[in-house]
Amino acid sequence: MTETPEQLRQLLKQKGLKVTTQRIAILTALADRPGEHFTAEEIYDCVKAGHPELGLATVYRTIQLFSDLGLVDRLNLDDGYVRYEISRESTKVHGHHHHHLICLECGQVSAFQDDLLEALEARIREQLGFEVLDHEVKLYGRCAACKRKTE
Amino acid sequence: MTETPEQLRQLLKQKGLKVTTQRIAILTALADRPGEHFTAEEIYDCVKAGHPELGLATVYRTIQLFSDLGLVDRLNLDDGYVRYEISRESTKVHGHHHHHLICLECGQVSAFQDDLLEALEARIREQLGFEVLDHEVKLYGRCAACKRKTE
DNA sequence: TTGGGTGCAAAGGCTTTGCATGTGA
DNA sequence: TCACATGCAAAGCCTTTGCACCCAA
Repeated sequence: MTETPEQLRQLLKQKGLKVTTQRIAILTALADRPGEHFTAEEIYDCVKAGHPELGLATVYRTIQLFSDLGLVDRLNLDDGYVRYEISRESTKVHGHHHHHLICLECGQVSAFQDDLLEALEARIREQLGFEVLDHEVKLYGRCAACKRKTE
Repeated sequence: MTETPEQLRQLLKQKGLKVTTQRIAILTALADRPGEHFTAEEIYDCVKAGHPELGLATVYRTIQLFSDLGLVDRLNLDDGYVRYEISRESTKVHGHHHHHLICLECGQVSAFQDDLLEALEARIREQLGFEVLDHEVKLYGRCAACKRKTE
């Protein structure tokens, strides 16, 4: 989706919420770097450069709001921080998240798009009667760059 | 795997660690209910019933130890608690975790075994050169029981 | 005996909340 | 104007750590 400030304005107004500089700034910061995953602190530092009055609590509240609106996706790597990334077009269209590839050596996080999970979900529905609505897939391993270094 | 106290004794001795009543009690509590996912607090309450002197810090330290030894698996449902379950035989044999099905209505967590992800992992290796070593799959939706209630 | 293990309490660290002030609409 | 949003600081909450005591080996 890669939201633009204008789309955010529409969405907020439509919900009776206010368009503030902080909200625009935070969304813009995330939208400028799609595919990257930021902690609240990183967003804070990043946005604070241009808006020194920003408070960390506002970042948390705004991210929460964006998450509820479906503008950002959360990612938990179990390192004590929750990370956020701008939601992607594909997410909105298919209602499916992409998969995250996490390199155990360099920590790099990348994404991979694949519909293979739909077959798995169909199987689960048939065998267990469990209706899958959403999924989160994290694959841990070694990225191509790290493999190259070792070899 | 469903560890027995005897197997734990062997494993600890072999690592030069001590066999304590607390460690045995915690492992037994988890092994008694395979497939269930407990928070540290739940383990604490559960074991404390039979061992009133138990401290919560010991639960955290023991769980950490068991996790390092591969005796328990962690599960993070992003609700603020990390959960633990006794490691399963299948995990040890194939080196692959099972998938977790999480019902958004009743919160029930169940497991599903499937090798479909291997095809996905093969594809990722071919296309991206990323070597997958481990994965975590969480599927959110509605369980059969909750679906039945609604219909 | 003795070094790892435990219990208790305090400290950590990320996130949320309360409250007075600020600001879009 | 006025309800929502923000900033700051304090509080929450799960988890970890420090330290003296304890106990398995």
